[in-house]
Amino acid sequence: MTEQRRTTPKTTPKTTPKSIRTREAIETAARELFSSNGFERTTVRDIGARAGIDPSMIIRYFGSKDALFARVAKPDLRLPDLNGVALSGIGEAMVRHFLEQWEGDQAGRGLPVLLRSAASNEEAAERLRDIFRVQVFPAIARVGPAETAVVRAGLVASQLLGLALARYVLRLPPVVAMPADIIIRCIGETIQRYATGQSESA
Amino acid sequence: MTEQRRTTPKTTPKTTPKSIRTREAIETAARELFSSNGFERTTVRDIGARAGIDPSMIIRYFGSKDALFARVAKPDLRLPDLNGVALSGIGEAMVRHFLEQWEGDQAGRGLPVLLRSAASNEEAAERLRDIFRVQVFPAIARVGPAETAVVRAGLVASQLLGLALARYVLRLPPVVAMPADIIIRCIGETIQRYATGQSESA
DNA sequence: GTCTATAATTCGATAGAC
DNA sequence: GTCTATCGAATTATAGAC
Repeated sequence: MTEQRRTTPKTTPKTTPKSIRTREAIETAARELFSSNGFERTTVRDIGARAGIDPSMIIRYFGSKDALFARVAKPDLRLPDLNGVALSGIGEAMVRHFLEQWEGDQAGRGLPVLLRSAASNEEAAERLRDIFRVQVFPAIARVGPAETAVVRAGLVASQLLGLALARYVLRLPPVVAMPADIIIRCIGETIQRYATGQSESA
Repeated sequence: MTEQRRTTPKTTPKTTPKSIRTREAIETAARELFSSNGFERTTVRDIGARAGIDPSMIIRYFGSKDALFARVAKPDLRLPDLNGVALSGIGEAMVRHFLEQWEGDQAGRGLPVLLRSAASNEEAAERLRDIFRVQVFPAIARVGPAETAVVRAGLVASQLLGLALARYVLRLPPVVAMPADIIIRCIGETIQRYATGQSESA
């Protein structure tokens, strides 16, 4: 029988320079594909092809397709400190922040990745609910009456999610074509009203 | 060789009473499953099981899973005639209309069915863009200055889609728990502003 | 008109050579 | 550390008996 020499034990890849490059290539490709096709329509084979590596490496590095998705679809909204801005400018500040984040270098890293999958994947939807609970709600609670915080946060979420959905996922032509400054002004005004409780909600 | 006697030619099922019942059972089951799970996670087997018929019948009746989806996911927004209501009540009227439609008897027949799939299915997304082009845009164009009609319609779409997404697809707890009258008042005010061009958009 | 059985793909994941 | 080859399960769709 052929003697079996095992120089590299079968473990999780170490953090050698080469491993890191491969791992990052996989994560980048996964983000792009999950973002543009959603979880179900993205196959491990597709990710491997785009990353230029063998599909089996993906399982080796991340264990499973689900684990890779969980690793990649953890957007940090990085909400700005709203205490710093004038109370009257909170709405526009939030919308500007999100537009910059969604269209900047980090594009494909944030909310749209998750949003596309969350519509048909309960696990992704749960992750999205978590994000709004721990990131959006506390921020909104701080800028208005406590007893209406839940409603105010819900209203803000509905408008911001709708903007992201229409502009980046569904790509509705009127919303895609809309200049950033118009969005910031018009939707900012809405967010301002929702967040501070200037609605007739009280 | 065995003689082949063909009493029922291999054609599309006719419109006998029994065929109609089967066809409707398939369509109902498909609407429910596509609506709650999206296109990709809904299998022909699932639809057959829920409809109480054999999965193969679905292909026989509709040709393919895609064709069945196209048949089922054609929501008619049934926008009310906004000419009838006072100009100042347009926003609330629209929101009330959508809430009633989405939560009434026809639930599972309308927008949420398509929305869930459109996030990860380009064909469904295209159908959704069509709906807003031929149903929402004309309605909005009529209630404000023509030169801002595209922007106004886009803003309205972003808020209404966001509401549907948060409440029926992602099921964000604060938005799910929100009473209808609060939604109609708060979001109605926003739609009013968007639709009539009272924003600082000009 | 309905069902059984299965063809034809495609997927995620694994084993093992190098 | 990477790849070839493949398994086992799941899918859509078809063929044919009844």
